[in-house]
Amino acid sequence: MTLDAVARRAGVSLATASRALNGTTRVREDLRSRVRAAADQLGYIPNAHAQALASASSNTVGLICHDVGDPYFAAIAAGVMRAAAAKDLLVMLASTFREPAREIAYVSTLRAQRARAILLIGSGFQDRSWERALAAELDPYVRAGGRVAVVSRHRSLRADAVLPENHGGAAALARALLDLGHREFAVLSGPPSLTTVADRLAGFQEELARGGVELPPERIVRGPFTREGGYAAARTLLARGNRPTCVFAVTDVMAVGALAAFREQGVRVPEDISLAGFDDIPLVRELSPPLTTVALPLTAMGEEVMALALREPRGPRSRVLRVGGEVVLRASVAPPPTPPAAPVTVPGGGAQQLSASPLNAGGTDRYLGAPER
Amino acid sequence: MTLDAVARRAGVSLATASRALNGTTRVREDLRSRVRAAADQLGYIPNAHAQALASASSNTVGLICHDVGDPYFAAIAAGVMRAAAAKDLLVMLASTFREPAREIAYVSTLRAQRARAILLIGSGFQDRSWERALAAELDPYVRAGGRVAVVSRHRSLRADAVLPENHGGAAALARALLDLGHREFAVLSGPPSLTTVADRLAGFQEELARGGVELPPERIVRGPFTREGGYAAARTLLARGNRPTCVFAVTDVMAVGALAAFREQGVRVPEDISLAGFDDIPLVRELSPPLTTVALPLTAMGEEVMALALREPRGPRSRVLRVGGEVVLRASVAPPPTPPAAPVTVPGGGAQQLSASPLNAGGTDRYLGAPER
DNA sequence: ACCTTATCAGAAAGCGCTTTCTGAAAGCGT
DNA sequence: ACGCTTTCAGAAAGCGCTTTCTGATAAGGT
Repeated sequence: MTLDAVARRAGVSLATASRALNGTTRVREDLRSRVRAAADQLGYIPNAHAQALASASSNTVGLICHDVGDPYFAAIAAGVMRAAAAKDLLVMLASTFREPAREIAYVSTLRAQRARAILLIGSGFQDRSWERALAAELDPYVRAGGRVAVVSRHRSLRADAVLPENHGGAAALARALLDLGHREFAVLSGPPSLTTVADRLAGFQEELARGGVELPPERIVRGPFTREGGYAAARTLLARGNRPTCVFAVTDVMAVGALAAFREQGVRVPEDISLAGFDDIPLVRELSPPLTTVALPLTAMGEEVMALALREPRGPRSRVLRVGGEVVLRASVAPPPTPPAAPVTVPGGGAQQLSASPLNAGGTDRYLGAPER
Repeated sequence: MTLDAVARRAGVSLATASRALNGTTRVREDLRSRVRAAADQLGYIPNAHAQALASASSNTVGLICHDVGDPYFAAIAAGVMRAAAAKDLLVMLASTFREPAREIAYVSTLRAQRARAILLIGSGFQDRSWERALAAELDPYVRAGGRVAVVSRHRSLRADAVLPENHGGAAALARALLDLGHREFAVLSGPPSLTTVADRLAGFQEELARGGVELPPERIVRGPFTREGGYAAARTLLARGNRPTCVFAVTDVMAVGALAAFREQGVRVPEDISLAGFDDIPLVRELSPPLTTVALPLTAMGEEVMALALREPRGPRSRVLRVGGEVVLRASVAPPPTPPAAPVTVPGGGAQQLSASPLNAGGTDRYLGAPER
């Protein structure tokens, strides 16, 4: 069914039919309803490709993330979907499976689709050459009027951005853990190629240093950003001996894997080791034990990034929205099994008195404000 | 940059440029490379809309689900994405937020986009009029050559389908729980409008009846398919008094909510009440306690539904792939606190001896085969 | 009554491609 | 050397719309 058929049936011209259906110009009411009726009877469905071609615009946006199956991305995607639905936009979803090359290929595909906006969700890559290649692909798109907005990714991409307080959040977490009395830390870290990893690790490490605590290299174990990555990293850590009293997994998903590894090895959390994550993805509150983490408003971030992308007029410079970074203390952390001889006071926050382990077994979360910076 | 510009730069005709880039026909090698070079230099990106319009075909598929943020859908979507990436298809994602009207509107949108296939993920609605409206929208699409494939939805839609063993899985679960000695059950059920709910509830209830156990209506509490729905349903159940010894939540997500409600009310799982779910979404294995559930291969289901949609040639009749339904016993279920006076043997399976509560605290899952049917 | 201005329908020109159709050139058999 | 087929490039006709441009008609001003 083409618009031409509808027009003929309604006894009007093609142009009038188009105008009647789209409401771009005034059309006499009787003609409009005749066109509507004809379209209904014929079950007319416009051809979006023809529309896009003729009008040189589309109602689609592209969403590129590393893995929709990951709860972190799923939660953000949900926010994007909600915002898109409100604006009558169709979302084209791309999953890169964490391969930079795929990411660039998808940008190209979305450019071909003439997407109104391209949303990049998830950490950028440390490798500058990938980021440069990505920027090169994005640049002509932006110059041609395309909008780009990102979550958790900034280097070398000048685009509107929603940025989690990775550095500050990790620092606040470190301070909270120091305040509990921990001195022996380990970090289950993600791929060194991701900026998010670098930021969280740096924030954590710097705050430890400020508290006079060192994080030896052998206490930093790397692994992919998955449950299995966390599991393997935790196993590696345990195998190395010289156990820390507190482990920070740079994402909740990794923390979940670590929790499984600990359970399997008979290491009790938090009695033997305290464990903390980052992101506050759904469900970690219900873990065994509930996971201490740094909360990010994931769904809201999705809505925000869509809003940034759609913002008119285009600002001269890119807008950055910083979010989250709030520490949520739950039962997975407790004071270390053997407290240090002398409690050390770290700058900026006195030693806090917290309930005995397991912390907050009752189920109520304790929130710590994000650091001012 | 248009193809025309590329052709001119390469000193060939428009037609030759098109053929050189798409490889549809033999083109002399020197011309082909000249065209390629010109395209590269100009940073040519084809216009997918023009391509789709001219060739009357596109490389997109539509994926309609109730909520990408829900781990159940996210896991299936991940499978779809993987399969789509392998076939070089772009996925347009639609989230209905569980409103039937939205679902129909999205089908219409995807038709306008000339999607190669439309994938519907998630339960259908009991309300026949919605299903009829949906079928009416889908029908001309299929007649026009579109492909439709579904997960978990069948009534009145003749389409290829991946169907979870809702009925059989719930029955197998019921039997396992009966075998543990439970006689007092409750079900946290979803919206009565969803077929998935009806199937799981029926399977569970029928198997209970076969074991001589009745499920009184006041022990069936309805709520939305969300964590909050499960939470509220569990609260309602507890408020009614006359506590069961075992609760079946028709989805894992609801079970998670129930778990939170129980914890909050000081009801211990599994010591006071056993709890089981359905789906085996990621993370429920790590809950406190790990959740007994009926496992579904979610990601594989996503890959399968895509494969069904792409299958050539179109079979004369729709193909149905039944999956899952395997009971996974974890620590959230245990024998009832006060065992019945006389152990009752249910047909088809003797009373099983299972370890004392909490069951499988060690962390190893026990799998029960799906029933033969 | 006449000219100007506003309103709205129709004709037609694309949007950027694919693909059929046409024709030139080359290869081959006899 | 001739006509045959085969190979491959170019011309041109759309694909189904939107949108400018044009023109007809009605309304309003003097």
